[in-house]
Amino acid sequence: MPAETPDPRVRTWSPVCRAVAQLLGPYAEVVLHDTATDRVLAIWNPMTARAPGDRSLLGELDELDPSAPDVYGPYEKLLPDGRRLSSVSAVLRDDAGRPSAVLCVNLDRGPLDQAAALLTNFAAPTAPRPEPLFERDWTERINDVVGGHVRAQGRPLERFTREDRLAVLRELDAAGVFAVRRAVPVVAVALRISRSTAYALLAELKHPAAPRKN
Amino acid sequence: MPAETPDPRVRTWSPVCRAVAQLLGPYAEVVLHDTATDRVLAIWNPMTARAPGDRSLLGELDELDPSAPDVYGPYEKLLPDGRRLSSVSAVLRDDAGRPSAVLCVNLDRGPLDQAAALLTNFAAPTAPRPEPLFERDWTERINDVVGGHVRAQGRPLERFTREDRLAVLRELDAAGVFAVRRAVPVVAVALRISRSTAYALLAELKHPAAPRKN
DNA sequence: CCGCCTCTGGACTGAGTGTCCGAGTCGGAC
DNA sequence: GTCCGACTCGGACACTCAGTCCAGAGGCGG
Repeated sequence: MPAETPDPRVRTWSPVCRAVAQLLGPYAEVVLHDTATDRVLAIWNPMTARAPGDRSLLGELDELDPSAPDVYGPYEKLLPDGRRLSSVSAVLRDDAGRPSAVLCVNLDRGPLDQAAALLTNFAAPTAPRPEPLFERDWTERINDVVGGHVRAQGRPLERFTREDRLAVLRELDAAGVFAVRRAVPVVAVALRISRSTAYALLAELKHPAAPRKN
Repeated sequence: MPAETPDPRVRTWSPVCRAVAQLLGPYAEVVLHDTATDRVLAIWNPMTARAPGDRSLLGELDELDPSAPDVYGPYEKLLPDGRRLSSVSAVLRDDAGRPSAVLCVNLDRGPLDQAAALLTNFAAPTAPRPEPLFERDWTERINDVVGGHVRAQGRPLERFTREDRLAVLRELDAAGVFAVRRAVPVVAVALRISRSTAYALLAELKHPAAPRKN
């Protein structure tokens, strides 16, 4: 993973590159090439010793030809150590539509005895989910959360500040409560605020840029 | 492959999407989501019936938080027909650095798992689903329940009888799924029936006295 | 071919969601 | 006390969504 690369193209494309590199685990390398200088812009999961700044040596795809396709491959590549790769390349264009970089994904097809390990590796971990979501007695969870804040603040509901209420709503939202039908009015009642205010606060949660609307 | 999409984001990202879709062959689908409207912008190699314009249902990867990572996953997803997917998501940003879209790559692990099992040559009745323990979001619960019935009936979804579907809906209802907003259409799609039919069957669940309404 | 049954897409209505605004409240500054 | 800014409130509104209903399109056994 490149450290500090001020090149805007790297900034633009790196999320995709990282995503692909991550999906394919340790068996694929993702390379961003600078077409103009024919050098490596950035590289993820390098399988070879290449580093940013090295020559790209991708003379074959003539991205000069405007009629040429944007996506090449998959084609086979060979590594000095004998490993076989499946590769695809894509011509990436800037807003003006001119080629600005070339993306190459090199997937190690690997010897068969490695295949099992490779494949089972895909079956791995299943990292934590972005969201837990879904609760059956969401009504109780509301009371639970609200009650917790009342106790934590040592204030009765009527004396809650705007920030207190925001905090409660933030927590309820994180708990996925608002994915449930008719939840907002219920929450409003529980918080002893009007439906309007509830929506106003929720809007502020989502767009902190515009704190004041009302 | 989308036909005429004037959206500039699709133009920008489609080469990468096509490259990835092509690399991973028929077993991966690539989806571009519009974060603002929570809808599908474009899709390559669709494994589900989704099309541009459909709701994305990606539960708020909070693109508000600047400290949030740009790349999520790989995490596990379930399809109604029981296939298991490895997925990664990447937040794509415009030149100003603001999130403009989300890229999801969904890789069908089935063939890979199969190959792995074959290669390792060990029986292992395919690991009887490690987790009824975790609380997953309702979308997956739907797929989970539907997939379970498919396996139990030994019939593909298209050959389900009215009673089969009623049973699925009964179970989903008992699980409280229909308390979630917009859940019915999602269930209908998962069950491969129309929205109308879904409601008709649900009505029958609630009023068995009036079996025929339609 | 003919009922019988079920599913389907479309139309339609009411319910629920989210936004906006004018008006009222509160507390602090003057 | 009066003014003012920050906040909340209820009501109005537009829009999406939830359910219902129906006419028509099959599937299927007689």
